[in-house]
Amino acid sequence: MAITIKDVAKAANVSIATVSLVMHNHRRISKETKVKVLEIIEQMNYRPSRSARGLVSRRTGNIGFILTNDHFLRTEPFYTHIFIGTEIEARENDFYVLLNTINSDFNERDQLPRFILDRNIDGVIIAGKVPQLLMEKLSHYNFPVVYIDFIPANKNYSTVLVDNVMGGRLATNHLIDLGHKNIAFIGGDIGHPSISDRLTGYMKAIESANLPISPDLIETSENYPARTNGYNAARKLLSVNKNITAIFACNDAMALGVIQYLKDQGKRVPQDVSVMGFDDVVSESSVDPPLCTVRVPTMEMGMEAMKLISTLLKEYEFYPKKIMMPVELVVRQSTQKI
Amino acid sequence: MAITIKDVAKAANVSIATVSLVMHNHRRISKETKVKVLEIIEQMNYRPSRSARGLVSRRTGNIGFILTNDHFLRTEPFYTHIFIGTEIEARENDFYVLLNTINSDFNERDQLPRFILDRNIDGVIIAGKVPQLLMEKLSHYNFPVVYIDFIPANKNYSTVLVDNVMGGRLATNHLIDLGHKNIAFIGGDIGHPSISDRLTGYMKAIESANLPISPDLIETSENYPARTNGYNAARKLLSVNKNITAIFACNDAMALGVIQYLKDQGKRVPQDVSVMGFDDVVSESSVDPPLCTVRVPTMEMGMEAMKLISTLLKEYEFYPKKIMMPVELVVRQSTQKI
DNA sequence: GTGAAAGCGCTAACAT
DNA sequence: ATGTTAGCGCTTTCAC
Repeated sequence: MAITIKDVAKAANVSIATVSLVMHNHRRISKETKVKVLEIIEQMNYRPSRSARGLVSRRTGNIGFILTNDHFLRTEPFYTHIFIGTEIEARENDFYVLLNTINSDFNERDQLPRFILDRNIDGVIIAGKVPQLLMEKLSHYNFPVVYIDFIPANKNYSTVLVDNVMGGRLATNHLIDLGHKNIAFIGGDIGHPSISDRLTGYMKAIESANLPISPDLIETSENYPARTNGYNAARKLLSVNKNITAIFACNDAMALGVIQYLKDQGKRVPQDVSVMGFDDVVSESSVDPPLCTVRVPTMEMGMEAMKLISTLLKEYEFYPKKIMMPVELVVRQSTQKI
Repeated sequence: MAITIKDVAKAANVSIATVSLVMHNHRRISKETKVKVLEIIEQMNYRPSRSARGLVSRRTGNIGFILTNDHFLRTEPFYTHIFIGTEIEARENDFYVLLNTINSDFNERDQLPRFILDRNIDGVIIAGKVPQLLMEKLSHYNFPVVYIDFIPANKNYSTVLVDNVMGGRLATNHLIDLGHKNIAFIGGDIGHPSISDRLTGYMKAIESANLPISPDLIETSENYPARTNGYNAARKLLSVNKNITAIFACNDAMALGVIQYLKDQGKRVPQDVSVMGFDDVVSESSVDPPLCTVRVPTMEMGMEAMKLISTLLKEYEFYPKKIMMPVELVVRQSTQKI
């Protein structure tokens, strides 16, 4: 049998009300009793029951985390890191995180995540792109929602975003600084804001350096930014334009495909062509050469989202906030001076 | 304000006790009232409060899931799949899963997972190898524990295991069936039961086929089964033994390293050397050629573990059970007839 | 500054 | 077969 507030009260010779007030740091409690009670709590290793608390406070102390299953299960640990970030921050705020994946083709017949129906959460964090329908259904419930790496159509939400434009600039400027003039951009799923922002960053950097923005340097016809698509994009691009000395791929997966294609063509990376990725989700040892990329602070994004929702919940601040997370250039051996 | 049992009782013109009994499928309830009450529950979309239930039943309805952070964060989604499996099965059993990663060097100063200290779970699932100390500390609490893919020193636990010996046989027999005579085994961290079992399966298959078991066909000196170690192991092996026509790596990561080494040596896979992996965690498109391997039913393992713990909890069956999960040969293009 | 007591939503023993 | 009620552990109002 676990220790209850009664046991603590008895041991401390006070009422259970006093114990409760001490735990909530109430100011009307004298210093002495406070110290005494806290000591006993520590000593008896007392932990309040979440069920009892939840019952009276109408709070579960849980936060729901929703993403699509293909996001969660994809090889690169992008969303896994975000999830861990929420978990770590949850510890500080005394929340628990419940994860629920949904189908990426979420439709009318699909149930909302169980924790919504059960009302077993106080708020929701949604990571990555999710179907419009989910958001609509969700809006019938009154839970605060924070989005990560996704801008919902209805902008009236708090979000944690990546500064993709800045990342695109950083990557491109790095190649420019290395002396490259013919710098290509390879993208997939260019309709996705994150990807098009990276292209924007690329273009801004190219313009700032007074280099030409040429259509035969930009290949964005692939519909998904995966490895094989990177391979194909590189083939399309390089069979047309022979002058390219540097390629900025919109993410690491595509960059791997690009490197593969170059190798298959007998070209050396970075001696013949420099290659940059984006996201920093490829472990250093798994590519040769180690991939130069832009780091996205995934874990920190999860943490920020949890902080946000925690504030929303504790301070009843329901107006939306946007947090833009900075990115960072990670120089590795897949790029070099021309 | 959410619907409560009172609202349902009032609407159905019965007492709250009756509603409760209906929900628990008690036999002393007449068919008519049962139907009526269920209808109203459906209609009002009533969901019982977990907090209230938990308070009286002394059950939280949560299951804790523990693994080390390097397991969770590693690139291959092995443990991610297992986790999802527990989540999916949890839905059937009306549990929620709380994830908590721990440091792989968990020591005296580290806290146990928060859900243990908080007593916010009814049972624990542990996946993969965890430090001995964690298990010891955990044993002071009276939670039922189920292990996945790990055999704790104290065998008195329920576990869900992979039939690695069978997998080793399947892989090796596949190569034998293709006509190979000089089949090598590459392993890392050979002290780990999963890995040594795969070697055992290899040896059994080789013996059964009346082929010789030769030390210059077996390379297990690497201390970790990762890609670069596979590369190195292949180098050691092939620089000594030139006759090898097939290599069975103890997992997919090492197999990737092996393929890399062979390519770097100008050998073709599978024309010159056939390569097999184990685990099936490498997405088909990310290797050339697609890797022939042994599939481990990761998601199903998570599901089985959750079923196990659910049974433990609901039927008070506390004697340990072992579940051995079958594996499956996955033929792809990295192997061929000699 | 501290205590008594009501009540959160539910289960289960007991009453009818 | 159904209803009444005590009580699970806690927060919070109100009294002292």
